[in-house]
Amino acid sequence: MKRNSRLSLALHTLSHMAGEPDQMRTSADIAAHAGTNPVFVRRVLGRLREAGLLTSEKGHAGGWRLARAPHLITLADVYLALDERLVATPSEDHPPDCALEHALHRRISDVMAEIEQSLILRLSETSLAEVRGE
Amino acid sequence: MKRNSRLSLALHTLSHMAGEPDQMRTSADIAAHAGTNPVFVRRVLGRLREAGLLTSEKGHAGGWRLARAPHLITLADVYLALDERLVATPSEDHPPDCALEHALHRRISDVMAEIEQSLILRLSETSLAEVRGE
DNA sequence: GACAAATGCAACTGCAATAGTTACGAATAG
DNA sequence: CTATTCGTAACTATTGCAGTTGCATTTGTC
Repeated sequence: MKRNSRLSLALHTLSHMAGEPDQMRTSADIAAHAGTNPVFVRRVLGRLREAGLLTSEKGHAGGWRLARAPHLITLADVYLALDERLVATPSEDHPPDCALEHALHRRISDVMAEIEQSLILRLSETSLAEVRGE
Repeated sequence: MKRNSRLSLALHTLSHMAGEPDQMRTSADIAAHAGTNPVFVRRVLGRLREAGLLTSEKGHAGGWRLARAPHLITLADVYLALDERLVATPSEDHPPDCALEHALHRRISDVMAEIEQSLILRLSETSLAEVRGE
């Protein structure tokens, strides 16, 4: 896998789970289906669990399951749970010794924040159930 | 410098140039002001030249200058000249052996393309002259 | 209770992308 | 002719992401 694979993995996995919400899936199974490794799966799904989208159970017959009904989970929920931002805002590292640079940074940041919000709004219009064409 | 510094450097530099459009600047001067190195400056500004935003001259008294008036260069021009995308679209590497994954990818790609367009539209509303408060 | 199967987590490795560095050729003004 | 500047290639350093290994912990089954 390459880039932005956290979001890809998360969406892919949750979409499958939405098909049979009661089935328990192990990180090994999920990794095999997604072409990645179980540790990475646990790392990503762990974040979704913290966000309340999934539950996990340890031990024999343990695994992962949706925490709510598929139509109550939107793509925006998933996007926000992994707090990577697909809309990159250039970070200002050094103190803004240059006034022009500061003004620029503010303007760009404002635009990016606005764009990010419209992305989230757009993603929130689609639920996991809808992704499956249901 | 760290990330997305191509765009930061480009915008910062062009904004300064917009103040005195006739002044010739060397990559060394620009690098010193921006806290980076001359080679990186030439690499970035080279792309802006290819896009027709800048001109460069070699030799003694050479350097860089805007190719057109500041109010005729928008932030979108700069963004598009460096073809890095601030809006990341997850790339589908492996063949879509899974129909669900394919559908997901399409949906996300559509949304991201739409978001990218609105970003460009938004950036095109501001020119270099306007960034300077002119 | 012993064992197997699963998550949770930490440490390390490998790889790719980005920027910094060095070096040198080509063009140009003085 | 010389100094200055761009143009470019090659290498290095750093960083972030994912893969890998290893082990503790939990839990169901025998």
